[in-house]
Amino acid sequence: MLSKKTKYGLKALTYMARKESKNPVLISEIAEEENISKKFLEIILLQLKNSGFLGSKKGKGGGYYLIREPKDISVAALIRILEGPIAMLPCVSLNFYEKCEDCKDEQTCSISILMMEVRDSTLKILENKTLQDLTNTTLPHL
Amino acid sequence: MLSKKTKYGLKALTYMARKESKNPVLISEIAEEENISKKFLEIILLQLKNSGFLGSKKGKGGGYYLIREPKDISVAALIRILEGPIAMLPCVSLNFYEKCEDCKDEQTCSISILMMEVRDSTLKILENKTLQDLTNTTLPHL
DNA sequence: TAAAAGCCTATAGGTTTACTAGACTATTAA
DNA sequence: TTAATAGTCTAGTAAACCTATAGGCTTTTA
Repeated sequence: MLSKKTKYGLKALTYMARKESKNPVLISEIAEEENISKKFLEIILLQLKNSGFLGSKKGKGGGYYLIREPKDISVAALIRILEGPIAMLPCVSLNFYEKCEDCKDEQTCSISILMMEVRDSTLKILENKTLQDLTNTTLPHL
Repeated sequence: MLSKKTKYGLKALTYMARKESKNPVLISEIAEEENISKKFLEIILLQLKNSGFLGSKKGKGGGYYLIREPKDISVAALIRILEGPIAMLPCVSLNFYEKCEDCKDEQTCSISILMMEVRDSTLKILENKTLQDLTNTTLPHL
């Protein structure tokens, strides 16, 4: 399951991507529109800024803005920043791999082989879906 | 990510399914062979028993045994018992649905639509994979 | 009847989640 | 120049969840 942090992050970015203008968007505006605790959203947007997805402007007329084009930001990348691994087990994670301590042989562990299959099918979707796609209300079926 | 509980549960059941005979298997045997804390495994196997997957026999010569045929137990069913929802968001879970509190309209929420897609592709794999399949060291590619 | 083996209750440290409070700093419009 | 605005940083926290561990109880069978 995704944490609320990740869900809120995706919602906030989608909200920003939907805006026509590139003017900075207020945290408080996003928080209100998307029903997210403002203080919690602060933490999330700050993390996205430190990860290179958002820029910010302080003072009056300030706010957060997208640095990259929505079509160049995959949902998988966002989930990895906000949530961490996408795989169901650390021993099959591509970006957050950890050795399986109890396993005798990871190469022949049928569970990890299965979880690789799940990982690949999930990634196939999430790597190819961008923030641009999320701005549309209805998604085209593959 | 799957919890260790789920991973251990799958490992233990796979171990049992691999046994030729239908004689009860000792918790301590599974714990030792699969490198799982015995006390933790007790809790897990008890839960699987209460869910109707395992039977048990007390006393000398006792242990746990599979009630159903390995080919009739899907991995998805086991994960739902041990872990809970398979979907990435409560609002797209088939078996553990919860309303999205912050969402204005779940029907047109692009994030939930995306997560439905992920859910379906994951379920396609997990529903069709059984304990029988896990007893093989190498899985056939779809 | 004693050993074996599962069953039950309780506990406990650690981590994560989902926030909240409050002060600080930078920016800009008036 | 200053007041208002808006992001930034530090801290803390209650509750839930995870991953066990301890110890005694009950049932069964050799």
